[in-house]
Amino acid sequence: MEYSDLDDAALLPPSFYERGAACVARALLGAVLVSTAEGAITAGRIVETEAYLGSDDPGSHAATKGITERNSVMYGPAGCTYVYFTYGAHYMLNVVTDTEGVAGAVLIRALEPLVGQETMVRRRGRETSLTDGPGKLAQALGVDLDDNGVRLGSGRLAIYEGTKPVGPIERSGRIGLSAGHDLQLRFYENGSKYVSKARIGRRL
DNA sequence: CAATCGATGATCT
DNA sequence: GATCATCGATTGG
Repeated sequence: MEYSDLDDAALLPPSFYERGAACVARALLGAVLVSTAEGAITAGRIVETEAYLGSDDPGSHAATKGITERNSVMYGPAGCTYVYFTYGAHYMLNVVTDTEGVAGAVLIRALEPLVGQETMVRRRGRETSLTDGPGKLAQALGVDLDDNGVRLGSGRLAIYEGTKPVGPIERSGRIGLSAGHDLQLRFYENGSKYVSKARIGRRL
């Protein structure tokens, strides 16, 4: 048996993502995100996520009626990545959920570094706080717009079945939104020191 | 510690 | 022209 066979066996199947975003967000805690960008392997255990829904969710990029160039990936098939650039500086990594035609995505907000920490340090330009925030982990894993709309496992990114979360899974409002922050769609592994130190509730 | 602020550019109105 | 699913530096207690 080859290593690639083992990898395929542990790769989360498309059916995993063909559910509601909140369900997938919770289920992704403990899974392992792997990047092979620039020929270097970096990986981490997912410890924090947020779900983004369709037109009913005012905080989602799919809140406005209709498909735009940016949000179109959210309406596409489940198990693809949705990457976008914001604040003039940061890439955000999401995974598309729900069936094709229904908008939904899960933002990966924090990882526990497992592999390639030296590469992460080089990309981040610092020794600490490598992956405890969405912009940080994207930089640490070398994620950019080339990864947008790509099927997980077919490009530079893949997500593998992981361990069960060590601590209890907690739920809270989403961070950094001006709308839809009241929905309890943030999930995190309580007790993990790799969860983002968020400015919680900074807006009303 | 906590609170505040500027950077910086794509996207949408 | 305004907004932004952020981050790091700086300021103040």
